[in-house]
Amino acid sequence: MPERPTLEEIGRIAGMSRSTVSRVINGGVNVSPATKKRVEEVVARTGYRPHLVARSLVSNRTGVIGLVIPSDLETLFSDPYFGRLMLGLTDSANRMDMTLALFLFDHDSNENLIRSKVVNPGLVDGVIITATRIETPLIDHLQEADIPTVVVGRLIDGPAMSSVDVDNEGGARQAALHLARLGRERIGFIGAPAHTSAGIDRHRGFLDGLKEAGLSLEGRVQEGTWTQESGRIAMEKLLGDRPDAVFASSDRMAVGALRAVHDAGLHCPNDVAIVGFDGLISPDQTVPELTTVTQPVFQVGARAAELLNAVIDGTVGVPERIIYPTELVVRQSCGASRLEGS
Amino acid sequence: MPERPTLEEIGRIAGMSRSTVSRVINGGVNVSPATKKRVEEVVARTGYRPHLVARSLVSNRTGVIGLVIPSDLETLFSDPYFGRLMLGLTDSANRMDMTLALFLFDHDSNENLIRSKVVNPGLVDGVIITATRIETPLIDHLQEADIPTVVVGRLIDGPAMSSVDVDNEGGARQAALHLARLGRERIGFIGAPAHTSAGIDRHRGFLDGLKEAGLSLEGRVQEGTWTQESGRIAMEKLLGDRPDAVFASSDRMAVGALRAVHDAGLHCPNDVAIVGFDGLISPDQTVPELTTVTQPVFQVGARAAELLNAVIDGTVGVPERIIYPTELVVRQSCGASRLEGS
DNA sequence: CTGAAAGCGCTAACAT
DNA sequence: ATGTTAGCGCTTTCAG
Repeated sequence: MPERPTLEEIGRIAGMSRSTVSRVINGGVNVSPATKKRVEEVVARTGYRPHLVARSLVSNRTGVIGLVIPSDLETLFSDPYFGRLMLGLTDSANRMDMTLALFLFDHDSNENLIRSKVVNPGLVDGVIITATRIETPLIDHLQEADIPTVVVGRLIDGPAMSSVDVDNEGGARQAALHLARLGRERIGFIGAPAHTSAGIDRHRGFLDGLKEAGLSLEGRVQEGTWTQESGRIAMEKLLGDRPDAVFASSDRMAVGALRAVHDAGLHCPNDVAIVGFDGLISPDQTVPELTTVTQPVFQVGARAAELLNAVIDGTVGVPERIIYPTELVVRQSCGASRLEGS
Repeated sequence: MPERPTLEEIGRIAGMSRSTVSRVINGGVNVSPATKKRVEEVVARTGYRPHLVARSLVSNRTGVIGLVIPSDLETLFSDPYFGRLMLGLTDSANRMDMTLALFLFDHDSNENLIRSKVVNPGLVDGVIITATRIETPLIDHLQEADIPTVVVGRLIDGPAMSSVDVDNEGGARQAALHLARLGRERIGFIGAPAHTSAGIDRHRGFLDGLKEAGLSLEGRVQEGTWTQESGRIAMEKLLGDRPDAVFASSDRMAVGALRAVHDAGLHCPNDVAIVGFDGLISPDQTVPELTTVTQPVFQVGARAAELLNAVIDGTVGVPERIIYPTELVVRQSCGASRLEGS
């Protein structure tokens, strides 16, 4: 097996010092075209590649960003959300020539282990952490260790940090207004976990919209756990109150709600309209097609990586907060038979 | 912000050379209990953590393993498979104190970029690559660069490499035998892409089982793309041949098939029985509950990471091939109303 | 049991 | 424009 050549050797072969070779590798400023060409030739011939670790040692940059997801691992990937997020992240990371390291852990798992890896300087240049749950200790450690961090979502409390989020509140508000405009009056709500920022914000937004329309929930409230099954159960309970419309804080829960409606012998949207949130499942997955509030998850991921890069570079000093718009996509489950403005 | 202490400083504070401190950090052999204690105290007080990059430079180990998934990114995470795999990988990686780096790319994406990152020595100690598609160039490069590699699945052709796989063939064979035993005679097949090892092996296994039962496909064959929609379309075509049972090479395609059966006004399992493969969707997601061949994806991931570690350590010299069993789980969609042996 | 010294491969002043 | 030198923080002989 061919031993990997070092800068020194390339220099020897090309008949010059390693510094010159280094200059060529790194942009080739202050080098004569002749030597530059010579070096490039040798590099090509030998298949030389810079040793990233050695480079990191002096540059203090590894080119690795960590993605930290504190979550219930069992259900993590049953939600298409994280997949889309990762896609956006890797896409962006690739473009910036960075690589993504994955740190998944649930509450129980040895947090020290993760911490030692994530916080331990040297491995990652920065961290993107999802606000799926409030891991204050980890956040604090990141802050203490002065590790560039970007939050996807929003820290409910805790230090100010740069973040990328979507307009959960606005989206949920739209949903409420839409339902009200369609003449629904006994509207119910299936919430996402209240320990997540998305859960809180969607709840607040929906209440706001309702109030704006002169309506209120009157106790028609349930909390789910993002899963389809939890949505079904929540809807079952809600059905006792004879709602004519229900907003579920995620599409998966909405699908469960759809199921409950069907199982109860009722019809959606005739008996009860349903609106979801996320826009990550394709319309033809459900009958009727689901009206939902879409959020640009891929873009959030991509932007988070870019923002983190800026934080690492020091381009962004003070915490910056980026919010992507959400959009109500009207399909069949809300019972809007004709076209509707948002 | 507190500057990170180095070994040298710890030594200075503790009143000894950095070598001694280093010894304590790395297991503490050949050090007097007294100094060991002294060092540990200073380390605890200062919050010293070894600089991973510096350590890597001399140890030639980064503790990072790469997960390479060449796939159609749009549909990547719509399949629960990869999520489960990652969970197994990270679980195992955490246990071995390694971290997982993610390299996703579809065919079009700049392969050079990935290659430069994956193959470029120094960043990753080894690579786990999924055989979702045959990326011969990448495989060759890995081989050339002498990078420890473990394949999840099986290389259809290409060099011999350590791999972890499941018994796709055996599982599909079981499915065929089961269907035959239930008295089904006009059996159809929905295949997974023929450029994947799972697609090929499940096909072969199913044919074997059929032959063993004295049956054959007689042209009742379609190929899907793993997706639900492709399964639905495949089933629609198959329905023209009036099959009384169909095996779909993945659960998602089976769900699509279920849908097609329903849309055609037929009943599953009365008119046509359906068996899937994967066992990754929960039974209550479909009506009727899906009979399927389950594979232990989490374990595959976990084992792959362990195997890779062994390859990196040199414990495993010659390519090792590990195969996990699959298991037929009988539920409703195959029409076995009473308990059945496998 | 401990310290001194060398060096991993690279970059970045500082000379020339 | 190019070479020389000095580290980055750590591990690891090699002496003592």
